[in-house]
Amino acid sequence: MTPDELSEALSAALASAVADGTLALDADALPSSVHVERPKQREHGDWATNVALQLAKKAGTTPRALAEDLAGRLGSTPGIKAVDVAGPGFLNITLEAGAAGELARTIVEAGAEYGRSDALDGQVIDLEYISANPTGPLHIGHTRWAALGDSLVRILRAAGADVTAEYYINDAGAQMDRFGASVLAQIHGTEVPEGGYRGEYVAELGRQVLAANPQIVDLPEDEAVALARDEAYRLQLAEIRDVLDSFGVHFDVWFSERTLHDSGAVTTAVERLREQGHVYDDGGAVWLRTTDFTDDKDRVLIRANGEPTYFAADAAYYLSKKDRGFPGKIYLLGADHHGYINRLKAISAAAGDDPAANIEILIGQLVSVQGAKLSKRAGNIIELRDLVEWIGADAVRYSLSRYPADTPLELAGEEMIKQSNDNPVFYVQYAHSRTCAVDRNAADRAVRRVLDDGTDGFDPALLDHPTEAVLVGRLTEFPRIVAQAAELREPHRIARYLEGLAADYHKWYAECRVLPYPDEEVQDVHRTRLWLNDAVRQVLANGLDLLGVSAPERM
RNA sequence: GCGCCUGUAGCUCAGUGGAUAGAGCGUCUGCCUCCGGAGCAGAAGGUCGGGGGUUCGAGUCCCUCCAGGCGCACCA
Repeated sequence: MTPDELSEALSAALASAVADGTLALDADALPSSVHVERPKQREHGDWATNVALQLAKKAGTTPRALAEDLAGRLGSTPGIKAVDVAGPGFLNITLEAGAAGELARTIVEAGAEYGRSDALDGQVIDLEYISANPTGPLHIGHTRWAALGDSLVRILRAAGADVTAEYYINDAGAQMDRFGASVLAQIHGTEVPEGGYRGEYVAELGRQVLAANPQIVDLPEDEAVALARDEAYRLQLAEIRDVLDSFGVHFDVWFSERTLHDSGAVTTAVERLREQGHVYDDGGAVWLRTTDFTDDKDRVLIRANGEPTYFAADAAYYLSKKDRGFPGKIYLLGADHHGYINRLKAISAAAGDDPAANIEILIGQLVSVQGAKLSKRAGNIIELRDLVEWIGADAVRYSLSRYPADTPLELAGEEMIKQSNDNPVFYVQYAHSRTCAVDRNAADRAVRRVLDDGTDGFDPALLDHPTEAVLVGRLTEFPRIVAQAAELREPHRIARYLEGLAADYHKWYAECRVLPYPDEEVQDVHRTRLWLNDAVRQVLANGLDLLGVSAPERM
């Protein structure tokens, strides 16, 4: 029996109580679905609901009286072993072991599909994340968005959404020229210009640019800067793509800001917004009246000197996403960008969209290392590449995915490396590799889920140990957890769930042997437990995949 | 000054109005004669930042104060 089926049974009980006049409520005053949840305390049964507490007052009765009545109506439902009324009026429901354990077979047969849902079916979404400037390597700050963004893509897809992962390359503007000048300065061995980029990577880029373009030293200054800029940009972008690849993060679209300028899309965007009636001229500049919406001041699109602002490119980029057919646009941004929320929503509204439905801005808090702020220009960066090399992609991804994005994260500098062995990712991965070890040993002992005669030897009623009720209950929750993580855009819920599942599995493993002892015959209890073992293996693998973390067969 | 985020165990953090507030790490005590000890069982450790309020019920919602982070450009 699944929680959905249980919920329906409760709805039916409520409806019958209304029908025979026991419950003095209109049928349409009943909740559309009854919420059931896993109680924290094991002795409170497999599932619990507070529906009696919520309805009693409206019906002019007491929660306990209503709960008692519902308990009576539910008692004879097939698959339900016991219904108890507890505390102020909770209904605690215990399922028959067989009814609950059937899930193990369902999961094994569903395989990688278990956990997927249609919760977000039909939604077409563009999810933009990282979008770091191509003027330096990705550092630990970007790494958080890389891990969260990619996991979110996977989770949204598992919930049925059609998602395109997109990286916006800020390859236009004065910063690129400063970048080129900085690289050129390294080539010439001169001082890094004011506001330029520093760090060993700039020197390395200089060496590579010089090696491939020895003629650069003879070019006029402006041509040399342009060449250094374009060559270093190409190298740096390739480096970013390469390191993301090694991190298991892949984008469907790499979108160049420069193409917006070169194609005239920025100019067109300003015109389109003007047609919508939200653009005006003042002081020689062109403004978007973002205060028509939720912004606290208007924003400049075209400066008095004729140059478009970064904001104008943002508007053009938004229109591009709209034109390319994405009703849903999710931006995953760092907290240092939260000042843009209102103006981005204003762009959406000014373009004729509904900001509440067409744009969603997720703000993630920044990562700090022992209080030190990380600055590219200061050169004190911890690079993603180094992190992966030190503690491994799995451990980095997992430890950044197990916290909500809006939690400010403080990582302990040197501790991080030695911390790797204590990372909860190994606890979860170990549980998975343990299920695989059981499978290997089962094969050696000729314990199989399906017998030679075609019967499967699966008897869920044999899963009657307390740790099995807990474990099966946890497996039941997985699809809801995935759907919830998708709807709330919170990948960390997957990680926390997996930690709980791994704990339940380890406890079960310590209490219930899957394989027979050497002098023992293979019986259905062993085969049935193997089904459960493999169901856990499948859910661990499915969950880890949603986080972009590997599920090793051996460690 | 204004806005957004955060404040929960020694540390890093879970907990989208429910019952006795949890996990990992750290500390202490047990458990490998049989499926992997990267594990299990147990102990210690909390005025959920302070104060009001709403509710049958508040770590969770509202108000207020305190503390920390981030942001308030014709920069990108």
